[in-house]
Amino acid sequence: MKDMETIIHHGDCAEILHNNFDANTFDLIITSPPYADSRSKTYGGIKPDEYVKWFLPISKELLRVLKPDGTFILNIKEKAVNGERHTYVIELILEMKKHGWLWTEEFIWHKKNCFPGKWPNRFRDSWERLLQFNKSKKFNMYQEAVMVPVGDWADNRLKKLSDTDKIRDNAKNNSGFGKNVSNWLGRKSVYPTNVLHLATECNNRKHSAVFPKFLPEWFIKLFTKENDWVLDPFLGSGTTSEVAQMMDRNSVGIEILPENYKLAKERTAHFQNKMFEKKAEYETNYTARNN
Amino acid sequence: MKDMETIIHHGDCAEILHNNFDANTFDLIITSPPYADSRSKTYGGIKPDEYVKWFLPISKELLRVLKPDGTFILNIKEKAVNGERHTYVIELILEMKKHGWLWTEEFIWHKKNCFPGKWPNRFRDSWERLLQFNKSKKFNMYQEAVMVPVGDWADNRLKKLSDTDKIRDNAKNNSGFGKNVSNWLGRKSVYPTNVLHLATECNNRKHSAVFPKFLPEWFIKLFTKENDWVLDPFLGSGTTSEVAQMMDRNSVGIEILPENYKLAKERTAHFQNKMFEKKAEYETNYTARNN
DNA sequence: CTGCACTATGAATCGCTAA
DNA sequence: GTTAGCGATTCATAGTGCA
Repeated sequence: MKDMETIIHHGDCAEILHNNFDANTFDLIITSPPYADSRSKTYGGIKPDEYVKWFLPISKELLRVLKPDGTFILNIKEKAVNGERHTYVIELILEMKKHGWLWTEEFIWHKKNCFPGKWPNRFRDSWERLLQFNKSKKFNMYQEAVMVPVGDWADNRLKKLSDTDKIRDNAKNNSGFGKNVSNWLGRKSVYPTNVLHLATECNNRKHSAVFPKFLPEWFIKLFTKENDWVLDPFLGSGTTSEVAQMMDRNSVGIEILPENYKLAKERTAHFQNKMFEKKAEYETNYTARNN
Repeated sequence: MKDMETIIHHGDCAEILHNNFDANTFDLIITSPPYADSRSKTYGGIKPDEYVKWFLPISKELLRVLKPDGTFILNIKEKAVNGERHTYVIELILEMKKHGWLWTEEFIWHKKNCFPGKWPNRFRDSWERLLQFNKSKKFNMYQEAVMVPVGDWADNRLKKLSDTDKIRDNAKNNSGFGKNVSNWLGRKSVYPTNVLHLATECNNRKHSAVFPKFLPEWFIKLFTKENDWVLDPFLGSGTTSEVAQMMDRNSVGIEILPENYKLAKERTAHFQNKMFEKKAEYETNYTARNN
């Protein structure tokens, strides 16, 4: 067993980070903060107009505790208010840049089974933003860890295997370092794009996991290696911590709501007992392709 | 033959709109302006830092000529500059709001065949923004015109049909110019979402159609009815005008580059002669599904 | 007319070199 | 010091040509 930690804190994330964590601690911060006007019982219902003001002090702490070569992934989407898309998300990007963050990329999470509904003036919203922020232009990125099987057109290609293709395949294999995930399927694999196709998890009964396991899993693979440190300052029911634990990453999760805190503690306790069972579960479930 | 107009102007769009068109003329404005730093020979290569300043006067004219219940669809995407995503697009949204536009929605165009490439710090960019702006909260939207068949049912059904039927059905499903799509589909169709999946058209020979026909087609169906007026102030090679003509909408296209202007004129001339031929072409070609 | 093989080509981005 | 230009990289799609 590795000397790995899974720490869950209970309380306000800005406060806890300020009091308990040194600068340059985390390799990856990934979180899905409460959206404006939602989860009102949990966070006092931040109003859209006040969202930026509310989030900025937190983002400042996050900037401090992130390592210089680390990455911050922010899952967020603006609400429709009064028939318009509210601007708090894009305002937040501009403000965070003023505070020193680099806005490196915007991934799209395409929610294949988005919430049903019909409105006279808009269609169902089936995507969310995954904003990537960094502290410096040089950050760690392990692209080989998230390669995906190539499209169907490759099947035809593999049959003949021209000389050019052979050369190119060899070159690709040589360049890859560490574990070659692509060998799972024995197929050629390619790098993904910045659009993630992914169904939301229809969870059992109460705790609707709006944050499917695939998301932290994918970004943890992409931006960290084993024994790195992962932070989720709005842990919710503990998804990020559980996934980090499973992937042999150290992690810190912070959650303010007592019920969620309790749940997260339970999900990450007694890891040894559940490990084999859960790992098996993972390997069969996460075959979703990103194309 | 209906009394329908397809007008192509040659010149600067802000100028031409100012001098030639009344306020509240158009039901739909849809365009894909030159992106920052691209098409430098054509448009002088607007620098990212100057993009907002360049576009605002144009957006002011567009606001004027749009009908109160009309819609403006802006296809745009920010560049990566110095390892960061540039902020000119989100700044533009904020500025346009200050000038009176409502930012109603943001559609995602997922480009299935995006440009290849590999970089140490980012993946391939496979999406673009389709920003929806309006003048008022009450705008025309004909949602039934863009309904899509339900996945499994449609797939199974299509397999059993003869080839002739397939072609006919595909045409009905996907383009359906002047046909009652919902009739045939009955209750087996659903409303789309705000994510459009669509490949760019691999163009034959010369004129690059970065703006695939499906895009204007879809939004023209969604936001206009027959005999309405459509404007594309950056017409390019004439895609929007051709599609509008095909769909029995009046249209105005403005293009500054002489070669493109000429091309657009040719594509929309002698409509009667080409009509049947082109309609047939449409019905077999546009089988792309949006799901 | 169908099916398969083959090929050209994209609103790209980074990093280096030259001026 | 800054900027402008060019090569290398890479993959899904549609069109063409041929059996």
